[in-house]
Amino acid sequence: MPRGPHWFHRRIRGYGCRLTLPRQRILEVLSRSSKHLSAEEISHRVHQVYPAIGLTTVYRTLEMLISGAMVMKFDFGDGRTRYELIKDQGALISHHHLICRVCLKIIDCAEFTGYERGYLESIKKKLSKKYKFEIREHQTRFYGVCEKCKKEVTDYAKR
Amino acid sequence: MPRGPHWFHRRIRGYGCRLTLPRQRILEVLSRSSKHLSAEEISHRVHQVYPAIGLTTVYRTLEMLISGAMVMKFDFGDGRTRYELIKDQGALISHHHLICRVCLKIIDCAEFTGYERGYLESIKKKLSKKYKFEIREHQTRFYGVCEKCKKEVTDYAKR
DNA sequence: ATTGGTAATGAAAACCATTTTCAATAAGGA
DNA sequence: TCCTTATTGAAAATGGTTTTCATTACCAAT
Ligand SMILES: [Mn+2]
Ligand SMILES: [Mn+2]
Ligand SMILES: [Zn+2]
Ligand SMILES: [Zn+2]
Repeated sequence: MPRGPHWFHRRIRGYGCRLTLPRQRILEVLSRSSKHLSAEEISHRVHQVYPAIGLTTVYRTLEMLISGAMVMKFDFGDGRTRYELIKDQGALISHHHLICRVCLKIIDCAEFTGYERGYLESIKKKLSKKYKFEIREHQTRFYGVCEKCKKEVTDYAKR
Repeated sequence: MPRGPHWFHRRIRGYGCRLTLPRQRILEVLSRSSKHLSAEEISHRVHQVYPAIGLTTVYRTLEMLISGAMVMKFDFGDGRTRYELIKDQGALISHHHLICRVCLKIIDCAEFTGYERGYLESIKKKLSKKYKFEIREHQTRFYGVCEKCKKEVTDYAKR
């Protein structure tokens, strides 16, 4: 997969879509920003460099990027959908998160792919056979309490 | 955990909540129905035996049951939140789904808990240490194509 | 370069699941 | 039975996302 600057240009054209200014700006924001942005956050950031952008266009562009497997969509339960640029193919196949129940912070964790592989292949094989279900991707969510929130609870208990 | 009929009565009272008719009816629907119902589906089913029920009450009751760890809430991306009664404690700690990308059907899979345990304990320990994150529960989603939809695609290709 | 067909855009309105408001009701301790 | 107050249901509000539609601007063909 080509990873140079503006690698997504040819990608978009390859899907038969037009390479417009709004789309370029949105992709730039996605590739530069921290992860798991909402449509409104993306719109706000793009607005600083391209004020004419409409929130509608952000939503539409994101859907196009999703159908082109360039962006993933998540709902972590805070009332807004969140989006993340796919940096490498592996992230599309397996993508995992730590989610803090207190502050709703999301931590990406991609590291355990090595050990994971054997385990998951076995599980997938088992499930595929049992349910005759063709598994394409998977993601695990670990819910709990992040370091900061744990500390705050401790501090509170001390008073 | 007590599992007799109406085991949830004492459970609700135990949380200092009143045991009302709407709440009993909602719990009966949840315990009898198929899984992953939306608020509206629950409201509709309760309505058949208790017509006065309001959708608002369904939402409020579900939130109460969630805070009492009797119900789990999921968002599979079809525009409505889905709810499921927790039948056993294990389901709360680890809960897994097969999700069809074509028809959005959800299949519960709880079976691989035995093998899973060793793998996941190791992963959890690793992640907890690395991110100083206290993991309470986890859930895995396997996305793909279900048996029925696979068949339909094949049939379509044959024509 | 210029042109023309049409995909893409943005403002406004519509949509719709969920939440809030508030007066009426009923659970359950005294 | 009485009384306090948690709970309820209808209606209205909320807010993220989608639809509508007239305008704009890609870009392939000229
Ligand atoms: Mn992520
Ligand atoms: Mn389930
Ligand atoms: Zn936190
Ligand atoms: Zn299917």
